[in-house]
Amino acid sequence: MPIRIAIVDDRASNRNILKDKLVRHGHFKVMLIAEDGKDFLQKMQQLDQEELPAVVLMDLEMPNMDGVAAIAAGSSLYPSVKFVVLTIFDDEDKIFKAIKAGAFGYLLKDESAEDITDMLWQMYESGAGPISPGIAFKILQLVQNNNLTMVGKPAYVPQKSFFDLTEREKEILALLVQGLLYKEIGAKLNISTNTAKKHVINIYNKLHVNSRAQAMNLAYEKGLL
Amino acid sequence: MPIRIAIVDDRASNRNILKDKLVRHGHFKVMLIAEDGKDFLQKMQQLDQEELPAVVLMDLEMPNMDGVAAIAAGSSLYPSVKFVVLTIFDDEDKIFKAIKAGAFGYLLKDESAEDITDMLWQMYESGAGPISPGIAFKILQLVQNNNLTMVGKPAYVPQKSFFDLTEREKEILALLVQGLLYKEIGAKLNISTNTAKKHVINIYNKLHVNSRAQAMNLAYEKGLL
DNA sequence: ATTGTCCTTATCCGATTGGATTATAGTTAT
DNA sequence: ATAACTATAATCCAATCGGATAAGGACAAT
Repeated sequence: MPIRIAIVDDRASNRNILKDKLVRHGHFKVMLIAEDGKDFLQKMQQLDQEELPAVVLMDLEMPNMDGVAAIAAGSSLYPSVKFVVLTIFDDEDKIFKAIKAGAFGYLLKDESAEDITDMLWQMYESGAGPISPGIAFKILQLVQNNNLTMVGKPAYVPQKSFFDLTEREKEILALLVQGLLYKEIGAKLNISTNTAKKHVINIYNKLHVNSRAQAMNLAYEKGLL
Repeated sequence: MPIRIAIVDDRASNRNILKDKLVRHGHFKVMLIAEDGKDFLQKMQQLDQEELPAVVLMDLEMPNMDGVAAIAAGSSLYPSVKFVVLTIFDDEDKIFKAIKAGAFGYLLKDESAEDITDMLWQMYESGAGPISPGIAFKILQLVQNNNLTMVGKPAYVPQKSFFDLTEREKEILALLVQGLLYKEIGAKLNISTNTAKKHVINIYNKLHVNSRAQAMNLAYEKGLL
């Protein structure tokens, strides 16, 4: 049973080359070809249920209605259809918008035609959306650098889970980071200089660091305070 | 020039097989092997700057200190080192935590050894973190299903510095903040230890501070870097 | 009752830092 | 062209820091 495919791209040459590669592979059947988002949605309306494509390969920059808008509309109207972006653009903004619109995969056109058909086929076998390696890494960075909250999960509990400093040690770390001398830490907490120092050494051991500067780096970057 | 690699896994057989595959590939040099997070951080401390691994292959479930904690600590202490998860776990929670901790890539152990070495090599050539296809799709779903906010830089007008450090001084401040010794700063910039020190003293005078810790505070809080 | 953890104090020692000072060469400004 | 600034380099010295080690008391958990 071949995989039913739709192709949406404003450049005729792209459409033809891609269609060629897909049919040559043998496992794909191109059901629909459109040259922009509007065209795509109109042609989709004219299809019967069993003619609906399983996968839509969607370019992004197109006249009339661009790929993001088409995906947003299409993924609502046809929930069973997988929308896979196929474009030359790899900037974070477009990736993000396409995913949010409901993209199931994201492939780059500089991928070889063989790789593209392979990844589409693999998608069919594994059920996972096809994603070009470079794009995958950019998505990872999106997660890394942004405020993403795991639904249902308490979302990132750094100080408890990673390093278990005692309350006293956190207190001393806070002062240490402010640049106080052992002497000053002791004075502030009414303990001896030596005690303050002992705490600091213990903190270093727990954090696996061996200088104040490294401890400060961890404290700042992992929010230990 | 071979890629310097570290392996962290609690199972000896995993470590050995992986090391074998890597050295056989020819482009990798295994610098460090550890059996858990704690062991890893300790051994890292004993390495010189030029012995630091470029890539750390990190298992997730380990005794003493798990991979997420090790990545969290390690990515702060060694910003230049890339941490790549290599595990059998593919549940969203672990993926999410690992990425948030600073993972640069995420590979599954059911990948063939050839694929793993290939992806590592490709990482070296493209600069993008290696990610197993199935994992890439799950990350995409993370973005799709959660509240992610695109943060462009909040601009944060860089105050044109009340403290006008020279370019050289900013350069040295950056290294100073990373916790390098005068000796190491000198080596990195090809100047003498004494010169490095002299610059640091000048910086302190301009910032009106008199310790590394205080300078770090200013640097972090005023965004001098 | 005993183990374990945390907080406290202390000493010794080598390594590192911070301060003061001097000096030369290259660049920029006026 | 001359002054001012910057980057480079060195030495001396006192203070501080990091590491190892020891040990007593408080308190909780078993």
